[in-house]
Amino acid sequence: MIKIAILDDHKILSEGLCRLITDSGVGTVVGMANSIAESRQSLVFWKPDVLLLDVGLPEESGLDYCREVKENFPEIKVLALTTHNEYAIVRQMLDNGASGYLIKNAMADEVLAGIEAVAAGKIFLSHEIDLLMKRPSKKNIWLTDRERVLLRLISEGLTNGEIADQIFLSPETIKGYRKNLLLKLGAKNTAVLVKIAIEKKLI
Amino acid sequence: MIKIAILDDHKILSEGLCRLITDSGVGTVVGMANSIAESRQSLVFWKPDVLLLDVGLPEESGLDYCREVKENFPEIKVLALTTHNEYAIVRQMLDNGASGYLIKNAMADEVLAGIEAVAAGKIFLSHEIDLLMKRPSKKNIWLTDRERVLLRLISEGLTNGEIADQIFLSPETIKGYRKNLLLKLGAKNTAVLVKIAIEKKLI
DNA sequence: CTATAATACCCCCCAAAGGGGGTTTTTATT
DNA sequence: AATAAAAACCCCCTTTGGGGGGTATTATAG
Repeated sequence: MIKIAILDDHKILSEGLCRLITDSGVGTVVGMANSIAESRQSLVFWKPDVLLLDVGLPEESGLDYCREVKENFPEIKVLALTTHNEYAIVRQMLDNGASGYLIKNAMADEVLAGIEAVAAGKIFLSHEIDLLMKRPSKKNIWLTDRERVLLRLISEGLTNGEIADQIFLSPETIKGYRKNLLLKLGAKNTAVLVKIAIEKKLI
Repeated sequence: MIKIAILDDHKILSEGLCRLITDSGVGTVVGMANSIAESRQSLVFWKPDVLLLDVGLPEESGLDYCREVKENFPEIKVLALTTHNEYAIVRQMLDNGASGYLIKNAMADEVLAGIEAVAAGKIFLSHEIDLLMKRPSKKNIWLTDRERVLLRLISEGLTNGEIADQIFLSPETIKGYRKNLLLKLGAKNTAVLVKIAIEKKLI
């Protein structure tokens, strides 16, 4: 019997999930949490095989929590459950040790299949996500660490000079990065750059 | 017996909701749709008393669909069900004829209470939302129609000149609006303006 | 050992944005 | 009829951004 824990702030959804899993007989739900703090306290006691983790949690990033869980409990398989179907998010999630990625508009049977697959040590991706990851598209933007930092600072409204002061680089360098970001994301100017950055969950 | 229809693209959630409603005995689920298109076809036959409507649908805006439903079937009470707890969204939803607004992290009993309340002709807001609407805060930004149009065009990267051409106004006028938007939203420059606009769901 | 990518840097030039100050007209609302 | 809010408009001046070029120094993977 697969032991499953659920971490999602949408109580309606987690309750639905719980019923679904229980009714299907695929596994048993050993715990449910509505926040990362709650999960952090209880996970040791629950000892689940699989953790269903919502990436879009409000307070803290589910992304970071995934890494945390894998560091402390490498044996727990993390199955991401989320609304986002953006390349950058999926990529980061898998890099952080997740075993699978389900989008919330998946059908019930896909959820169950996902749980069984990751419990068996496999990697499982929702069909839609699988396509997204396999198709090497220009839309699958991937930035370097530096670029991501710059993007964040730009989106916070800092000017080249201010950014330069903050990370101890020349304003000219910042300018160079800015130009490169515009090019990479195909943005006409800063306004669109910020919009795309948020849409693609790059910041 | 209250007849309920559900429109939400998150199948897991709608299934959970359906079970919840059925089990509670509050009402009967007469139909479920995953997309606006689907709902548009079936709503006439379902004739629900209450429509649970996800505002955050991918293709079309749930906001617009709410108005559409109220125009065609004024007797159907629309109960918005969503992740957003932004003033602007709630405000628009109520303006478009919704009878209530539930956030997805509400507890199960709040959902049932909401359904019963709107079916009885009352206005129902999740506790959190109720507080948000009552507290007249500087954070509850409300823009004029013109300002919202300008904000959208700015976020699409158009310059003052380009906007002027597109909506047949003087570039100086656009400049004035831009300055005013920066002031209203407390943004230092266009980058932050776009970020705030997206965060507060103003565009 | 040698590509390739990432990082950091520089110049010129002009267009666009942002800060400061205004005015007028139209359209609701009292 | 009076008021207020929205909409449209204008000028001056400075800072910042964006287009076009370019180079040097690390890493790191093949």
